[in-house]
Amino acid sequence: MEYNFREIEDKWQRYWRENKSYKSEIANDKKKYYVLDMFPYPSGVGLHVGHPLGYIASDIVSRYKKLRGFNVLHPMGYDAFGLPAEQYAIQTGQHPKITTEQNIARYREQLDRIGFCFDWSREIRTCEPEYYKWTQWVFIKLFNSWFNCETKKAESIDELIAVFSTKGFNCSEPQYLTGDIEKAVAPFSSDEWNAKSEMEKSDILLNFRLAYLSNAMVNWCPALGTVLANDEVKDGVSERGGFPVEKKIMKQWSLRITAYADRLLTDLDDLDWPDSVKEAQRNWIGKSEGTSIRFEGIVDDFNNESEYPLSINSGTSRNEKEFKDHRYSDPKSYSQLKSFAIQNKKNPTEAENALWEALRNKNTGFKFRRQYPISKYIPDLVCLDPKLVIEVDGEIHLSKDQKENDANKSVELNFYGFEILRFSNSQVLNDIDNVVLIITNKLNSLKNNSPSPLERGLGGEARTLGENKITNDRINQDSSEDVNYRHHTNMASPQPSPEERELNENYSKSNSKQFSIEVFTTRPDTIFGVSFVALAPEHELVNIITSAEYRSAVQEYVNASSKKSERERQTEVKKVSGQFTGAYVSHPFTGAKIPVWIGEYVLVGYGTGAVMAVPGHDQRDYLFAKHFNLPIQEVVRGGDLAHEAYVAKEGVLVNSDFLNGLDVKAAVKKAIGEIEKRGIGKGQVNYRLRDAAFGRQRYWGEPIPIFYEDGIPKTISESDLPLVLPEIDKFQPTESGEPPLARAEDWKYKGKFNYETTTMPGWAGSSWYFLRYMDSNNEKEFVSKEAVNYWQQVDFYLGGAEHATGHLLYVRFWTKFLFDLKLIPCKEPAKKLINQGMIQGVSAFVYRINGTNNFVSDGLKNQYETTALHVDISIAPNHILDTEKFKLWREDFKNAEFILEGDQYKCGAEVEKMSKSKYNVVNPDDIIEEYGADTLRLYEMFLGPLEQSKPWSTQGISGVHNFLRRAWRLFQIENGACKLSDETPSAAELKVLHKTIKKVEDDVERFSFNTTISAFMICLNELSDLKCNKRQILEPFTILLSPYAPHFAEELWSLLGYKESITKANFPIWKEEYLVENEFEYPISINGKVKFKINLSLQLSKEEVEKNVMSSEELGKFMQGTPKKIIVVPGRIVNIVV
RNA sequence: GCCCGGGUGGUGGAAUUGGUAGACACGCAGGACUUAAAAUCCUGUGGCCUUACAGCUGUACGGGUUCGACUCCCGUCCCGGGUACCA
Repeated sequence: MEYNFREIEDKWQRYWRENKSYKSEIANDKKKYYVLDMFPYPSGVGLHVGHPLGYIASDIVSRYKKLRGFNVLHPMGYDAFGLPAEQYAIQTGQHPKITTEQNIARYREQLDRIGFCFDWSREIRTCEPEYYKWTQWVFIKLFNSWFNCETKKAESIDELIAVFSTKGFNCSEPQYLTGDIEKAVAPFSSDEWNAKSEMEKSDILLNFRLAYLSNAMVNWCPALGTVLANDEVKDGVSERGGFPVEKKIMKQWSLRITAYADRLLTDLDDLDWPDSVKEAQRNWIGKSEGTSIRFEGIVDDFNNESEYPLSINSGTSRNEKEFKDHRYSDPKSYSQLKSFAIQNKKNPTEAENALWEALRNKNTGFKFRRQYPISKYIPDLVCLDPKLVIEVDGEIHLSKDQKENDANKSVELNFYGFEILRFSNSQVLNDIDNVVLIITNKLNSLKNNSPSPLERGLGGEARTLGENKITNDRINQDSSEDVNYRHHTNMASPQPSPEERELNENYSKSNSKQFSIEVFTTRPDTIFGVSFVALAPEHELVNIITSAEYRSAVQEYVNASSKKSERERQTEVKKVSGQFTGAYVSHPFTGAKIPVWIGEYVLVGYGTGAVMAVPGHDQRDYLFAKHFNLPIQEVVRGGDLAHEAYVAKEGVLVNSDFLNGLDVKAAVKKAIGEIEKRGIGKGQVNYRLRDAAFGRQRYWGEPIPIFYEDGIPKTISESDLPLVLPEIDKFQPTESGEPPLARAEDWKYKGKFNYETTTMPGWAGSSWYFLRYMDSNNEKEFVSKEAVNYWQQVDFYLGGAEHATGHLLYVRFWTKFLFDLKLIPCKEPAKKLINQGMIQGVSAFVYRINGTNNFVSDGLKNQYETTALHVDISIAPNHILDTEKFKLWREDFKNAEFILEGDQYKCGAEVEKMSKSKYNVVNPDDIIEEYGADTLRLYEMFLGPLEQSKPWSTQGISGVHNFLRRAWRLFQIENGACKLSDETPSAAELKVLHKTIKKVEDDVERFSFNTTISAFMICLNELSDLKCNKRQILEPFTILLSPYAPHFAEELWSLLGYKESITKANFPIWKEEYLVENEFEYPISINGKVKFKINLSLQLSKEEVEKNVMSSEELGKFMQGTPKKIIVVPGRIVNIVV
């Protein structure tokens, strides 16, 4: 009977399904083993041959562990929230849920055909409320926790509140010792805390919560209409879709992963994960230990007060500069204008005042200024970004003269890029809501049409923040009218208000140049080599310290750098640019005058946004100094400063006062000591890791379980979970630019409070899913104590290397958090991790001669001007094009003509990622159709080491298919039974079997599946040579094979007479006694080169072996005389040195 | 640039601790069976030289350590992945 894979595979797949063969349950008397695959995002394309690679490997491990008596958990599910389904919904209107379900159905069908032993009763889908209820639940836990820096653990926020209300807060206490708290929250006493408003308390607590809302610099992707996490951005474009990404300040939900930076780093050491992943995470966390050092500004360089403040607006339009020039071009008229403005502001009309108040309170998301001079006009209200002037007119505007005047004004304001909206007094007073709506809509449409303005934050000032209602609410509170403008109002104002007086003080403070710059350095030892201090262009001090002389140059530089997109900045890396500010600081030890520069190479987001530049020992500082001709001082001996900086952390200090003669290590220590002693800085640790943006302006994700009461974010009650994604009619953002969820109008908590309208990012659901599988149908808990205590953590986790710094960092973070809350017993999600390699596709190309419909074969293409086009690999088997099929393939190729090579059209070939658009996708279904699932499984494993990437090719698939057919024949099947001998096997047969058992066991334990398949083939070859037909040999062989070719093995097992599934069998045990060799054919080498071989007993001692070799006949052929030395390695080799 | 992998026949790859390089498979060549083909089976297959025996050479390249190196060390080149002015 022939091997009929179709029949066999159908039969057993049905059997496994009907008997629930792979259902797993807690069994306290059995050891557990948890095998997890990274679950797939069900895309519309379906599975290609690359997907199953990892699943096959993990399936083999699962089945093997089952045979070894382990209670195996091997679940599967779907990461079902995501952008593609939503993009499809936007284009077609089809609900993402439907798309997702269809895709899942197809995935399931394909997965089932490969014969996996997944326990489908535990299936999860991250997009289902039963699942995301618990994702939301974890979010609430994060919101209600803070990170205690002393215990290094997450703790309840209620405990913190209790401390605040009894002891107050002081940032120098050890539990708060983290970089940012100090700057964000001022110390307060318990009385002060208790006196604070609810809003103030909420604001303060947000600085502690692990899930928090803050103004953050985010990666904004306009094309996707959403923010992205750092790991979702590659080279300045979105990872999905490749759309440009820009930096933007936004009110944004974030998770405080940085609190866990140190634990995420140190716990890596104990993980059995690939070095590359661990290394990538180390770099991503980017810990650097160093020192902060304060440089005091030099006051004696005081220049006259600069006439105009530096505008903090970074312009983007071509009118901007003209606007500025014009605005200030005539000081005389300017001061006149100014005094008008001040008077107007002091005496606003009733309507002006009403509109001003309404705009401030209505969360428009835009910032307005009152009585702001532009050119020679003072409009009532101005929004600078986007540019809009709002005029509230009294009746006087109805006169003819005034109409003309208004027209002129419009022309001029338009020139400066402003649009104008006019309202009458009565309109404003009677229908204020409508007026505000008109203004908001106008601003939104202006904003969406204009090239996206770059909104770099400067000195913490927040402007024109996004579409989020809450955001604006909160921003309007801390953003006031134009600060710079008010400096001037003060000059003309006879009696400044208290508010104005305060601003005035700030202003004069900045002009007296009492400032200090704090830098962060990992090389405090090189402090005597400092030749300048460099600030990031966005550094808050830039505005304050720049001297009048350099003001315009600095302004220009700051503007130029703020205009650059993230991408431009990245591509310009290594180009030296910078600008002197005119300011100086003094060296903390020598008192030397050190110039302060600004340079793009200094990043505002890292450290303090300022560096002490030591050109002798930092390559970037070196290039900067060379370019601007600044001094380069050697302070560590060892390099050649004529050519490059000496950056190595070894050598002896020179030119360094009290550090002279020390080596770098000692000098670092001493310098830190001295710095701390003088109170000018302290040891500090910085991380590159940023907090993770957690809100997406998207529909197809978990709703964030937050509502707003009086603008204060609060979590919904746990008993109200899940917060179900509301149905909406369209999936686009709203007309005013809010996230799609804002379309759900009746969607309110307790019928009155607005919900948060952003949703969670794609990685939320995958950050804890390994726990849910342990108890996926539990309605009461995210996972029961019993389940999690039994299954603990993943023993073997398999997935793509692309998740190294995204998913794998987030899942570790959530695991540690849940561990801190004592909800789970393990602090890491997975003990062992392996990355499977990618299977690439081999694309085929045809070459169209430009401007014609003629196609030239690969070898002749250089004779023409051609364009390469992807062609579907199914119509070009072995890269020979089927020209008739090609003509039918696409309408425009109907009349194609071909220039052949010989009588064939040869296609070009290239290895690329497997993708639908490249027409190089190989579908596993086709392989299964032709060869069967077992052949596919064996072949994918036989292709090479699991971790290695390789192009798909079916060359060689016949090898493994043949193996199965030959193995089948060995079992001598006739009339539905194996005709095997019950005789006792020979020693040779036993040796073959036990050698194979040992090899298969060793290999699977080290995840080397390709060599296991070879071992099977060798075993089969040897058994065939021995003409073995012994049941005692072939039964264990079947068990060995069953994890790899399960259908095949099940069928043979039943033909051997067993009624139970082979999965219930025991893995055979190899016995040393069958493997012992008596003789070994020693290779005899002379000077390391093997010359001949001698058969000798393995029982012989070294000396006896040597004697045997030396007396052998053959030796004479290769050497004469006495050898210098003889090395005998028993059981290995003999080497003779002559 | 830096960090982590990797480079072995015509091809995929093997060599687990420094001990016979090229297992296993594909492909190719020759043969058996067959009227023929398919299927199956057998033999050969790194390169050079040779009728053969043998010999020489050979794991990206150059050097080193060692009785012995694909394996360890130093330098160079190339490929893949990560990261990107992180002070």
